[in-house]
Amino acid sequence: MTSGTPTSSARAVTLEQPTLGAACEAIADALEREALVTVFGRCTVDYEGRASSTLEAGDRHVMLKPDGAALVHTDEGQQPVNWQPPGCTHDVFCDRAGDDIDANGAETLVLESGRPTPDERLCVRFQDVLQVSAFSGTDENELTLSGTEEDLRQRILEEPTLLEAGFRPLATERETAAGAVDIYGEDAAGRTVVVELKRRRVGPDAVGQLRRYVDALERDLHADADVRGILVAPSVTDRADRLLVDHGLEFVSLEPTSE
Amino acid sequence: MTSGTPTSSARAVTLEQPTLGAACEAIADALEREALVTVFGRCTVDYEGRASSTLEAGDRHVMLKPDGAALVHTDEGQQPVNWQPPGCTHDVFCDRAGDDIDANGAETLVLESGRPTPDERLCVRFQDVLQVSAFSGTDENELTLSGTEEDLRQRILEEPTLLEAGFRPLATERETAAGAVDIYGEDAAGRTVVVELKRRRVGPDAVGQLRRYVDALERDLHADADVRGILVAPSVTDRADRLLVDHGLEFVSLEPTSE
DNA sequence: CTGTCGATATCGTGG
DNA sequence: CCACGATGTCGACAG
Repeated sequence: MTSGTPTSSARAVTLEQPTLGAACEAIADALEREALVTVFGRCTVDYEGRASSTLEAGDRHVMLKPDGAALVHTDEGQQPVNWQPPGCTHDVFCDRAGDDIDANGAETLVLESGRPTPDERLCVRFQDVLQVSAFSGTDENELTLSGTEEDLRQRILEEPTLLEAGFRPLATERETAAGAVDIYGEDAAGRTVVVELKRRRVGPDAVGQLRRYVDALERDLHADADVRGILVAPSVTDRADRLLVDHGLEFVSLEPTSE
Repeated sequence: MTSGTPTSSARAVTLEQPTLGAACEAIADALEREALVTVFGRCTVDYEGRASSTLEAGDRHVMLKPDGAALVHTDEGQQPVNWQPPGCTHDVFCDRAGDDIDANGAETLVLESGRPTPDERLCVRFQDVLQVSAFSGTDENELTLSGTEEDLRQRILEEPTLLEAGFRPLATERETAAGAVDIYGEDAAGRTVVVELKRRRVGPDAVGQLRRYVDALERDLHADADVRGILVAPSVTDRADRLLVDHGLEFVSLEPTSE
């Protein structure tokens, strides 16, 4: 073997236009080996659980992950049309659905994925399978992400004057009766300051959240306490701005990263 | 041809262990034909846009949809580790990245997907491709879903007594300064009632939302107006329940469907 | 485009 | 398990 591209232990096994029986066998084997399985073909999809849904026949791409997740994708949209979260149990079998009017006695390949709590189940029934694949590989590395709310918090803690001159952070995630406050501190005059951080432009919900924290702290610290509430985000919507004014809250424009 | 399974116009074309050049050609051709493309292999992933992220080499499954969506899946999780929304432009090319320390002069296959507003771009760089597939098919049917907030609304409109005896709905989506109210009506005593619907157990946010509607309506209808606010959901959390009591709001337990 | 809100939201963290 | 809040949330719909 010549040196060059490092050899990966990853494998991909593919069946093209398999019979339903061959597809069933291959999928069962791949699930057993904890491979990631994909199936493309014409299918119907039914879901019953937190809600319920049905989807008539169409050509779709199904992915079964070894952690129990299931995804049904059409040729459109970022989101799967149907899915099942991780932790589910996958099952595959061939079924001669004589009773099923739609199937009309023809054999079908059935993928089922379900879990007990909450009780929910996804059933994908293939009339026709064009491809089955089984993938195995390794993925040791984690995603590193920046531009998050956590980055915004670090930015303020490292340079509190970004919020305002004289601001002193005293705690993060300080608990109140209404939940944990992002940053808790004092201003130059010694008044208590509650800071709510948002990584992007915010609407009314964020103002409501800040208001609950301020109210809770004014109670915790006794009635005469004067607590300032500051919302920190790149920008606010008009409605949110009006709510801020109505409730005597403040806004500071700041982004998660300096550029 | 014997009768039996109806013939589908769907097609699936697969390359196993292609050279990077062959993979590139096949992907370019498939994108041209507006097929759904999947690529499995060892790759790094970089994203720059609303935030930014990097992901070191690992074995992953990439899907490029003809509507411009891109998805990068690992063997775990329901959500893609990286993605691009519909409306993006996909591009593929082979690159001898001599400057790139990681690539170490070896040839790589690059998938890029981006859009101008917001300006963001995803770059998947394959060291090794184990499989390339191109899928085409049709999916005319839409998902039918039940157990939604809309179902809960219908349930109450058809049988207002589920909310309380004497309740009369007057409008849905009634506009207020704080946004549109789910159901607007009157109780047996002629008092204005604002109803906020949630299809599942709710926390503090929903109470805040209801409160904003009640406040807005009390202003709209002049100061002495007595407006009742009723939250309708299967159940509420403790904290939300306390907020309801604090703000003089009410709760009715109801699910989106009767069973 | 922006604003607003629902979602089978998902996901992580903490109790 | 439940609760709470962040998310590159995504989507749909209205203005």
